[in-house]
Amino acid sequence: MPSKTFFNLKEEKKARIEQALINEFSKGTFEQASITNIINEAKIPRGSFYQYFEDKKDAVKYIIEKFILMDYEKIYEELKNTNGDLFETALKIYDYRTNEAILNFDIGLARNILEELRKNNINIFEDKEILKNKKSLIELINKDNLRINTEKDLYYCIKIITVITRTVTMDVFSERISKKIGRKILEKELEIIKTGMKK
Amino acid sequence: MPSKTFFNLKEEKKARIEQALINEFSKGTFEQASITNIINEAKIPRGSFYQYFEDKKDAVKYIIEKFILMDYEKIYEELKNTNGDLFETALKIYDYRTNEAILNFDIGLARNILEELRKNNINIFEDKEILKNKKSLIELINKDNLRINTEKDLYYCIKIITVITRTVTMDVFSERISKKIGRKILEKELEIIKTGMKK
DNA sequence: TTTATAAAATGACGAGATGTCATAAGGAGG
DNA sequence: CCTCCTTATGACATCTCGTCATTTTATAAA
Repeated sequence: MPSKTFFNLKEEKKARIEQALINEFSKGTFEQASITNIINEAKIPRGSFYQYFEDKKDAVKYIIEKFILMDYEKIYEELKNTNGDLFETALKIYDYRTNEAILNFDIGLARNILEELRKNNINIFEDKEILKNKKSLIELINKDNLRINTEKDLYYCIKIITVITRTVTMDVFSERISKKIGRKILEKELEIIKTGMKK
Repeated sequence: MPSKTFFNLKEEKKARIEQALINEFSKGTFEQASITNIINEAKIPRGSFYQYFEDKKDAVKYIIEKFILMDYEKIYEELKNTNGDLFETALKIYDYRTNEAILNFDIGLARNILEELRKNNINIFEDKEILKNKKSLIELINKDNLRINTEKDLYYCIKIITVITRTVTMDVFSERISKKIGRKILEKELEIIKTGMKK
């Protein structure tokens, strides 16, 4: 977590640093991001960076958590909107990530964030660390008595849909496929797991 | 690809370098792997490394491709053994990766290899680059007239099963879950996508 | 055997990265 | 004006990677 000093900073300076982080982390992978570039762009001395953040990971995590929370809020909102339809929700989340989300976060950063989510197996349905004072989605689903449209074990269904949706989204972010193609693939895949593969 | 010079090396020296690569790439992520460590362990000068390999990526790719080919051969073998049963095959591949495969490749390397596969979206069912003179699995399935046990679009079925199986395997390799738990999860997930999620 | 040519080996070096630390500068309160 | 606590600062040690001019070894020719 960033230091108290960082949070005490004047808004303007804090914003400058955040923007520099976003820009640098959008350019490439986490490993490629250069602290030197960040401090140059933010116009802060090297020592200050290390007074604000433990290291690069700490800095980047600060940005990432914002995205994760946005994603989390969106998923829950969509689950309610669709009356607990996991498949509709997955498509809505795909649309959200590939359209709205990248209005707030550069596509490069969005890609790296999803990458980080996957790498650390951060599951927004259960991750306590990131969601701290939030409930897990399954807890919320139970609390709100949403009737999810499956008779199978909800935990595994969510796990499967999550990984499928994330994989397609990553393919789009990595520019291996277009947004349009990605959506078609996702629709197709969701249809298959909805009705089952077996003859 | 490694240089001609590398392939001309005496077996003993080549083996020493390969082992150093495997050891170093097993310790952490690709980015963490240090060329300095590799050349120290292999007891070759820095300049030689760069005479053999373009860069770290080139060196590591050389090792990775062996694993990919092993994996590929195994998948096709199992598809034939099970008479085209995608679900049985997925479980067999899981067993193979978590048992036999890591007899040949340290678990750390196996993890990084799978990671690399995913990151670059290397799909052994279609990747031409890696498989060069091999046919894609779908081509082989058609050639051998294997009757796959699904009525849905084979391409998407394979894609789904691949990503599910890989995800669970990665969780095991990353020691987030045990081999035993991983298998139970995979069984459960395969059962769900086999029969479908919908009521 | 000697010479000429090509292939391989070598490690010092430039450029650039991260993280540390001793010191300087601000600001609030007495 | 002095004191104490917080914040700012950039030079530095230490580690990378990738290059390259030079030396060594191997091969072929004379």
